[in-house]
This record gives sequence, C-alpha cells and structure tokens, in this order.
Amino acid sequence: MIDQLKSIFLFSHLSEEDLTHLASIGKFREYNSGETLFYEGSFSDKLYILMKGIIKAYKTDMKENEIVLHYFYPVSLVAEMANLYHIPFPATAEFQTNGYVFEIDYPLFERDFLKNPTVSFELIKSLTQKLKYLEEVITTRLALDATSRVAKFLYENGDISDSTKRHKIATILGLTPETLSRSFKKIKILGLISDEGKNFTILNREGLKELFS
Amino acid sequence: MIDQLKSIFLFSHLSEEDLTHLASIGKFREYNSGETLFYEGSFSDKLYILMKGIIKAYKTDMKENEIVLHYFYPVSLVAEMANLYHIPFPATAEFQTNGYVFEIDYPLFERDFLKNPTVSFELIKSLTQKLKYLEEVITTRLALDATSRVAKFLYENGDISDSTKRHKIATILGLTPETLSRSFKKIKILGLISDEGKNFTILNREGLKELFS
DNA sequence: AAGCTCCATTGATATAAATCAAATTTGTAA
DNA sequence: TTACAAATTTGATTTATATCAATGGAGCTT
Repeated sequence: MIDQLKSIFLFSHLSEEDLTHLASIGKFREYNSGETLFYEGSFSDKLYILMKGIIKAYKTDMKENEIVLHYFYPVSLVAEMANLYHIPFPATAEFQTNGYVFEIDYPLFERDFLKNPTVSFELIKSLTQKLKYLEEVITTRLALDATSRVAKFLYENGDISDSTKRHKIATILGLTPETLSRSFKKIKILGLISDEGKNFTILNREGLKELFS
Repeated sequence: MIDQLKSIFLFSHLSEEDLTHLASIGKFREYNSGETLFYEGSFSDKLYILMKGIIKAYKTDMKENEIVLHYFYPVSLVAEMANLYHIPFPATAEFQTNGYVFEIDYPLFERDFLKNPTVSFELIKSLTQKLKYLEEVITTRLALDATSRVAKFLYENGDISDSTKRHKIATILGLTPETLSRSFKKIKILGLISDEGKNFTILNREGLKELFS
C-alpha cells in the first residue's frame, strides 16, 4: 500500500513516516462500471484520488440531459474543491469502467498534509487543470455552434476510429446524435474529411481550424 | 507602497524583507473605465492583482456576443492560471470603472514567492473561487432555461432596484433584453414578484427557487 | 412644458438545434 | 446466412430564443 501511495504524484515526496500516516487515514475502494462515486449536490468529507478506471463528471440540466464536464483518467484528484470549501459536489461522478479510488479522510488530510509544500503545489496544478477543463466546456458549448464544435473535436482528436461511438462524441459535445450526423455531413461536403465505413480520415486539418476560430 | 502590499491577503504574512523585494518586482498601474487589461488569447508574464475598480472577464462567441464569466472586485488575483501554466489568457479583462492593479513580474514571483506556504494557500483559495465562478456560469447558462435563470438571479440577488440596468442583467444571464423582459413578465404573472415602476419586489422567494431547482 | 434620447416592452418573424418518426446501415447471435 | 437488435442517417416538425421592427414611457436638456 505504501508503495502504491508513493506512486501518486501528490505524495511522491512524502517521507516514509508521512506515508504510513496517510495510509492510516485512507483506504482503497473498488467500483464497478456504472457505479456512482458521488452525486451532484451531495456532501462528503472524503478526498478521492482515482487510481484505476475512467470517471465521467457531469451535471444534469432541466430536461435531464447530461452536461459532461470531463472524463477523468488515473491518477487524478476528483472534486477536491468540494473538500477545500466544504460545499456540495458540483457534479455527479460515475465510473465508466471498473476501477478504484484511494479515499482519504479530508479533515485529517487538511490538518496533517495541506501545509506540505509539495502537496499544495500539486493541488495548485490539479485545480488549474480543472479550470482549464471548465474553460473548455464553456468555449465549446457556449461560444461555438454545432458544426464548429465538431470541427474542433476533429481538429483536436484526429481521425475518428470505429471504436469511438458517435453517441459518446455527441454527449461530449452537447449535441444529439442527429445533429452530430448532420454536422459530419456538412464537413464531409466541404471536403475536410472523408469517411470509409465508420471511420473518418482528416483531409484538411487547417480547414477544420478555420471553422471554429 | 509596502503598507499597501501588506494589505493584500496574499502577502499579509510576508516579512518586511520579502515585501521590499516584492515591491521591487512589481508596480501599480492605473486604468480608465473601458480600458482592457488583457485580451483573450494574448500572453503576458505579469501577474495582476486588482486593487481598485471593477473588471469584467468575458469570452466572445462566434456572433461577437460577450459571454461574461465574472466581475472581479478588489482585492482579487486576475487570471493567475495563465501565469501558472504559461498559456494564453482564456478571457478578455476590461475595466468597468477607473481603477488600478498591482502588476508583478511572474517568473520572479514564481521563483521567490510561490513556495511560501501562505502564498500557495491563498493561491489555492483564489483558484477554487474561480472554479466556483465557472461552475456557476455552466450551471446558469447550460443547465437552465431563460425563465429559470431569471428566477435564480432574483432569488440570489434580492430585490432589483432601479440602478441595475436591465441590459447588464441580460448580459450576465446570457439573454437578450427582450427575452429578459418576457421572463420578468412570466414571473410577475406567477405572482412571485411585483414591480413598482422600474423596481422589482420579491413576493415569494421560495416560489422563485421552485423555478430553477 | 416640449422635445429628445435611452431603455424597456411588445409583437412578428427567423433560426438553430431538438425532437419525433422512418428508413437504412451495421453489428451480432442463432 | 439469416434474422434480429442497435446505431446511424435522413426527413419533417417543434421549440426556445434571437433578431428585427415598432411602440411606449422615464428622465434630461433646453
């Protein structure tokens, strides 16, 4: 366990003594695909570090549609802001695959670790990263129309392979599958991409960029 | 100048020596109402602390509409994230009133102050605050429809007095003045608010809450 | 007080994307 | 291979809000 904790960026510089203490105030907990780590609006005094698996963070709008904020991959701090400010979770976190988290008693963590310079530096990095994700959501979903969003997605993610479900892309971009399909078609007609079966190949990357900037 | 720096939360615990050094790597700079501190997409190696005045932070969408992210009041760090990650400013910052900032050479600040525990703690607080603002923008503009947004605004801001221009409220909520007017009307018909001239009085605060949650 | 200018309101129309409804394609299991 | 299920595409319609256009005050200026 100590070894595993040491592999977490946040704790990589802690002493053996600190790591032992850390191990005593936290534990690993497994989740299955589809299980929810926490719900939007709920409270918790646990700090979560995703160790394995993929977590989708999303809000729900008035029509029960998901607004996907981000997909988390290991190793990530999840929702540290709720801990830092003792506020309810701003989003729901749901496992997309099987995985597990390291779950820490936050009040004790704050007391014993938050003043550690490495820990606070990593926390700053993690918070900044999250700011970037939210900026990204705002840029994509408030500043761009449907076709521009799709062009941006293609520009940033490269060729779309079979395995990526259209439905998932649509959810990420905040579009319905129908609208996504129509946008792909527009971009195809512009000659910026070509499709062979389910896969798209990008023909003109700079052209795509033109569409969203 | 040293005294003024000491009044900044971020630096309140610094030694005289540190404050003198800080004064040597930064300076005060005045701005008039309407002037722009920085533009979305531009770079700077300056860290800005708003000392006086109000700053509007906004992005611009494809139709040249403003997406207001936040209004900053003194004393606030502005756009520290761009400094921390050496990335372009994610939004434009424009003075809404006359004011001034304390402008610090960021590379030197990072070298000499970032590891100070008080400074990093305050930085964490500031970043967390900004995350909350962005969450708020997402909740308001992506998860709620026009009338719900207005109800939420009324619920959170209380009675609307004459001095608050409808046009400004509309911009904050991401609505046109026409739509704002129609939403006010709906809420008035529901008997949740009443208007005497230009002022609104809230008649049923819990009723307002029902509309957006 | 008359006339102006600035907002706010109201009404009519336009627009982008969602929704609803098939039709078609792709994937999968028998 | 066939048949069924799921995903995608296409077309028609609806919906929420923006846009365009006109009207109606409220507060200023002279």
